[in-house]
Amino acid sequence: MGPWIRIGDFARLARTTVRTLRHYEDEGLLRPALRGQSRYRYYDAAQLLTWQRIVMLRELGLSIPDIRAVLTGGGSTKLLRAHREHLAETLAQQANQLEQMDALLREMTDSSQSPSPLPAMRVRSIPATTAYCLRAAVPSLGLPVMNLFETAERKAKSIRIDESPFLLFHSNPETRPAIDVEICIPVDPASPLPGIRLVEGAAAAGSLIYQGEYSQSETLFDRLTQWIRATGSEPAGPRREVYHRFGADVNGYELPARRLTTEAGAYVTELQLPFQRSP
Amino acid sequence: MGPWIRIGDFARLARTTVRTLRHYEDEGLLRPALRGQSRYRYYDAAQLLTWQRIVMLRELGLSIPDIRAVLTGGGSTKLLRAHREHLAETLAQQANQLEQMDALLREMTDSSQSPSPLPAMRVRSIPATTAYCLRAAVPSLGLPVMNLFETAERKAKSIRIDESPFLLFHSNPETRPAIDVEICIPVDPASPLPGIRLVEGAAAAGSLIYQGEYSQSETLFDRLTQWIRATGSEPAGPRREVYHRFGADVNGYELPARRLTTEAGAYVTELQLPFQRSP
DNA sequence: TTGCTCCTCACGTCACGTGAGGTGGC
DNA sequence: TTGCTCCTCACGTCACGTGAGGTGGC
Repeated sequence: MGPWIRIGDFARLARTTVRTLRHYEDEGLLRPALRGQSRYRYYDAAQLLTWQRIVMLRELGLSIPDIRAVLTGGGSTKLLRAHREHLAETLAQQANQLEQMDALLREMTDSSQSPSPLPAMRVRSIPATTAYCLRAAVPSLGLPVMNLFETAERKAKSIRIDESPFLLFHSNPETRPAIDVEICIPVDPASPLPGIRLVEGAAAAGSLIYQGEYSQSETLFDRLTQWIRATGSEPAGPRREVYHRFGADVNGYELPARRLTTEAGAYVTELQLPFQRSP
Repeated sequence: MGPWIRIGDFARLARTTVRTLRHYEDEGLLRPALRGQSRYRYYDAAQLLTWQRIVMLRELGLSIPDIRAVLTGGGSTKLLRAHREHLAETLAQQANQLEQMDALLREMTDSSQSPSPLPAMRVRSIPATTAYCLRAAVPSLGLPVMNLFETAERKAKSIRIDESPFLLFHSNPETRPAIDVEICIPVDPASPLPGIRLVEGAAAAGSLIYQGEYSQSETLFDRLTQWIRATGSEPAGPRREVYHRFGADVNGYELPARRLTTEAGAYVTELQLPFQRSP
């Protein structure tokens, strides 16, 4: 055969770099047709066919081991089909990223403040949690809820685990103007105790963490709702308020948890709002 | 402040790993609120706010330096907007990859052979080339084209560069049944010579390399055309045949090029078909 | 013979994962 | 006091890019 093509010329023909050709040789993808006594690599024009196949597969996003497998795999489409699914998945994720980015830019542009503070809304999943729960209709969110927490923490004391307690807002028109809430104290799922239940999670929820007094919750929940609607989704499932750092300013509140403060300005609270794609 | 949260607990709260928290400290993204005489890192629940912002930006695909810039950037959206464009670009590329992958799988499934050989069709761009060109209507693709090549190579000899010569098929109904072809010999663009012109490139073209006699071209061009149509595009611009390794089996053919063979079975030819999205 | 191309290491990339080997806090 | 958690290196990842320093072919 021949005449032989030196690596530089072959690289120009193939519109790639010398380094890449050497790398693919190391990886066993494209061995030069001739390596004689001199250590020079000599290629053959027919190797452009193999080269073309390699580039095609690389442009489809396959890794080098996968390309090797496909080239020597005798026409099986199994690996290619698996990779197709992978591509479809990442494509959907990318589309989501773009949507989130647009929502963020809208938030920052629409904000009345300038320069607007960077919001911290994001999408997360919520795992299911085993918790000691107390559900009740309360007239307001202040002291009555505090009392429920106190009771619940005391009951769950022996099997409590170090996760943040939270509050579920069950929207229940029948109890209005009272508010239908459920206090949840995470506990060890292995220890049975009356009042324990598995609180279901959510595949996707808007999440927002803020610092300070609870009076902000109302406004922030509204912004969270708007933000979710703006990305083409609808709230689905009860709102949650998760207390990452909270107060012990009621007399007699026996708190086993370790993240406490006495100043309301230091509270750290997470708002969560499960959602689903709008139909 | 306090009470202090140790790195393991903070990692669980933030649903991340200890390693990631240490890494972000190294990168200056999230410094522990306290590092005293002991080398332990102690965090503060309020740092969940910063953490939330970091995760949000990371989930949008920003690099660590970019996240740092956005966090300290005082609410400027410039970097975010730039990244948005980047996301949109890669999204379009991914969509293309998926389309190509589906086309490939169709090809392999529809193929009459089994196991089907891996085709080597792919999309590439064609750069513009300065070439010495000879256009003519020929009755057939055999000897007349050979003669044209011989003439052209001789004329371009002094300024020829080491790139593959090619043939353009201008579809011209007026010349039928003759074929309107143009022979192109790549030359140094700096050297003027009558007959030289800039042959325009193509942003996107289907490309297929094959080995052997030219009689295969017809069939392969058809497959290339089908493949392009199947991905929702239409041929746009003249077909090309690029001769990477070719013959010198006509007497008197003076060939300056270095990639020659005497066996037709060793010819290496690339078919190119520019295309555009169907309207 | 002069250059130009070629050669072989070997480090760098990016955001962490994963040990190795050791010490301090509840 | 025993463990459990914490600590600091430091290598590995993936597909090459980019020198460094040196030798052989037209």
